[in-house]
Amino acid sequence: MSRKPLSRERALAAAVTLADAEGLKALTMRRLAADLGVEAMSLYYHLPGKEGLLDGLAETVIGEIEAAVARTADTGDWRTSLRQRFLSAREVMLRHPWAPGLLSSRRTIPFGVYAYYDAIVGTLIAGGFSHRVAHRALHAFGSLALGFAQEIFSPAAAGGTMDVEATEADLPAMAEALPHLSAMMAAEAHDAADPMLGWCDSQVEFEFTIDLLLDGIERTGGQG
Amino acid sequence: MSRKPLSRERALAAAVTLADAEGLKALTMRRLAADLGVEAMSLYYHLPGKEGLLDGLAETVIGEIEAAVARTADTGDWRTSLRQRFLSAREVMLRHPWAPGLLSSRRTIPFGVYAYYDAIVGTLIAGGFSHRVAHRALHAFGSLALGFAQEIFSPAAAGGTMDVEATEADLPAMAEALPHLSAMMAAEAHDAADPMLGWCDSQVEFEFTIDLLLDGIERTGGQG
DNA sequence: ACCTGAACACCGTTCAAGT
DNA sequence: ACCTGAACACCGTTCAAGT
Repeated sequence: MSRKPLSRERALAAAVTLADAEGLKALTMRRLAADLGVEAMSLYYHLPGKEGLLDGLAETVIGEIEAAVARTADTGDWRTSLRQRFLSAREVMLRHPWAPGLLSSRRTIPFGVYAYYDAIVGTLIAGGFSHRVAHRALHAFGSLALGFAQEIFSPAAAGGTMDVEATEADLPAMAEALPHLSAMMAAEAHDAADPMLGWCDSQVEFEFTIDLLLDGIERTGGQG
Repeated sequence: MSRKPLSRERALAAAVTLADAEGLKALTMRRLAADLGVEAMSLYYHLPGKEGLLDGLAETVIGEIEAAVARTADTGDWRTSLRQRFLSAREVMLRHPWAPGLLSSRRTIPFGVYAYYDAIVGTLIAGGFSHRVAHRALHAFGSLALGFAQEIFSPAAAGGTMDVEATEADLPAMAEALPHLSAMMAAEAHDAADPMLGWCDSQVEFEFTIDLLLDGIERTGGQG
């Protein structure tokens, strides 16, 4: 089957493929090895255990983001530059729904993440902002800079498949107990198939939040 | 040892205690049972498996937040009302560092979360905002409404203990590779013991981001 | 250098059995 | 009604052994 010898790169690529197809929970050492046509223990020769595998996965994702950012044109404007960057990151996250959960769970931050935020600070400083504003901005951006919003209402990213049967079942009861939320959803009439707030994390809302934050940073007055 | 009979409530309380003390990873069915002076299988009589336990834990945390919010005085002003709410939630999250990770990982949203966001929408509507603005505001707030920011730079919440030895080891090399981040940290001189951005998620930054968002929502003009 | 088999210490969970 | 013991199907991982 697999003529090419096993390697860290081949293992990580297979891990990405597996996670894309079946989620992070399906990514076990034994299963990954099986996908590679090899025994589980062989992986330990190329990777320092499961945690090392996950760290490598995180680095791989950050690398994809950097590559996506590099493909965009540099406008020289800090605002559109950051906006493009965040949207590029988001595209990568949409390709890998497991990535937000993975990045949030890592207790040692991949170096690429530092480099990524370093570039953001560089953009802000070049735009005329103070280090203080840049610092606050980083915190305000949070994970939005990496292309994903909070996952509270988007269970799909949590790992497994997205199941809402239980939620859908008692929607009528919910509507009664949650008057404001129901009224809001009715007024928005977002998407008839949408149970409550699920899957609202669309491009529109992402860009709205980005612009809200960029507006706020701009108004901080650190520029000029 | 334990005279009182086992119950869902007692199991959940013990689970919170265990998670507070040793993190979410230490919370296994067998370990929780041992802490309760009971056999692992006994838990299944009171809880529908591990997932059910975690769902119960999530509900417990939301309940704590609701209780904290209920203890605050209602000012009638939508802005300070939301601000107080978010800060109350944050206090609960600080008591339970594992809670953000738990809430993010749940694929079925606890009902209390819906109720919580329903109250937020109610506050916004009473403040004169449109349903559209309220909807966008919910997305913009994200998990900040539940008292926690993105965990990218705060590994402590990920589950285990916070270890940064590896990161601290090559700080000099990092400083060279990350000029803007280094300059920023030097300028901020946040805390000498702070390695890079870790543990920056202080009260100051949390409130800064909240105010940035509230400012943005206010300026949207949905009020009046 | 690279891969493997058997074994170990853990998981969550089922199921029949105890009281 | 409530709890248990033994057993099963999984994990990640060590370690000595193969080629």
